Amino acid sequence: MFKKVLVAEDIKMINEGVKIALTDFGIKHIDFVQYCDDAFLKLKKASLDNAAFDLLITDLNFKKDFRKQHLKNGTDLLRAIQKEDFTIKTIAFSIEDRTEKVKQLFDSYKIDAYVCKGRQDILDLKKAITQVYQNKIYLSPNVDTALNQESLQIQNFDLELLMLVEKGYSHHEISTLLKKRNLKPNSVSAIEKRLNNLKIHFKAKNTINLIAKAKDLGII
Amino acid sequence: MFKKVLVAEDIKMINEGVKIALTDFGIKHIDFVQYCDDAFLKLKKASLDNAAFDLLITDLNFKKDFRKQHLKNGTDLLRAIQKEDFTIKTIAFSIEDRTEKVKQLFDSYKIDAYVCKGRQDILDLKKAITQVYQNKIYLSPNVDTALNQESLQIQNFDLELLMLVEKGYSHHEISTLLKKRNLKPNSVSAIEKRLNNLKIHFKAKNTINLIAKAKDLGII
DNA sequence: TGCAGCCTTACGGTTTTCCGTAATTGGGCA
DNA sequence: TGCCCAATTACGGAAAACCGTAAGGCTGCA
Repeated sequence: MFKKVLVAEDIKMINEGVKIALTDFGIKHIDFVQYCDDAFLKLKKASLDNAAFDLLITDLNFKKDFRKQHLKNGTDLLRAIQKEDFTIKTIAFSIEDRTEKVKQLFDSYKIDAYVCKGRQDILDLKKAITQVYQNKIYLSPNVDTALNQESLQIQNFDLELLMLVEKGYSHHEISTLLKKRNLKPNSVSAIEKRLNNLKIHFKAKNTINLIAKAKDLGII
Repeated sequence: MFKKVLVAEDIKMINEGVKIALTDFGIKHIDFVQYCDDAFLKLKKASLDNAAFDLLITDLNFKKDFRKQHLKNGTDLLRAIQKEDFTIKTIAFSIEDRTEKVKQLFDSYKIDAYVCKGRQDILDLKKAITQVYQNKIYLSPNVDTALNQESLQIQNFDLELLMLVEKGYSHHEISTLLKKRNLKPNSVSAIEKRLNNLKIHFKAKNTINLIAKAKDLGII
């Protein structure tokens, strides 16, 4: 069974529940953090010390407070982890039950399991841990259709683009920003084409409607 | 201290945390329910049996599932309780931290405390229980301005407008729609002027950013 | 090497949005 | 009635978004 587990979750109450699930497996080394930046630093440090964590259980939504955070939510954390090339297994654990979002996490961030907070969550989390330990993936029953449903593969580029559009940048500004970051494609044309495809996919009337739908679906 | 407490909360994990907080007070009679309809029935029955509960701790958001519910969320439950004239004390316990909503609960449903799920929630819930037992009200620190603060006035027209824009209608289409409904103002100019004011108010870069912010704030 | 196919970029015309200015309307009031 | 003020509407030029077409560039393959 997993030896060293990190739990990133800002709700104290829920940490109590997670503790119960983990100790039932006899896992003794459990670290709890309430901020994503702390989570990342702990993982990084453990890795450098040759004492890496072998499982991360992370919430997706974290409350903002006075502590300014670089990684603002679980998605940011998972993205950062992927860039680092840790060998750690990851379980996302959230109230979120929109399948688009769940699919995105598996596709883009290679999570190993998705557990939905809810009436069965302690049981689900235990199942997830068991499966992930056997190198399988796991999804809570209420979102288990997420991976079957065929949908346009939403690339990281698309997400990046949608987030820039959401922030109010013009196509031209976005093009400039992408060039600065050496990301391709970065022409205004390419941006418009991608946005068009996304509009078709989400059946959006215009860009405003596209952003609204993307937010409703939780993909940005 | 309270003798008989009912907890309405659908997330199993959180129930574990609440259990910890309550047993620390030596409260022995704690009932847990995962649906609002069940909560109401339990309260009703206990009252008729002359063994009423003296405290309710309820979440606001409950997940929908196959069980069809009459009371769909905590707000519905609190409303139902108020109509019944129970003498029970009530603590709302939610992830929600928008002061507008919190204020509404105190004003309309006469709750005794509002506790925010988060980094301090076990401590906060304990404080709330202590205060409420002494017939005081309590709010978690991060929403304690809810009752003082006058919230800004956003007209119904503005909401209507934002929702039409969100749906992807052009200014011209919105103008036509408003005319059909005999709502004024309805000119393209007026629409643009209102949107401009909203953009200034919400510090939005453009209309897309405005809609994104309005959605983030939960006003549409 | 040469070609096909796909992705990316460039460009121009049309539509929509943006924004300032000016005209019009309607209500309150002497 | 006549005037003022504020809200609403109209309009026009500039900017941005939208959309189709065409050119450029890269990769795989014969």
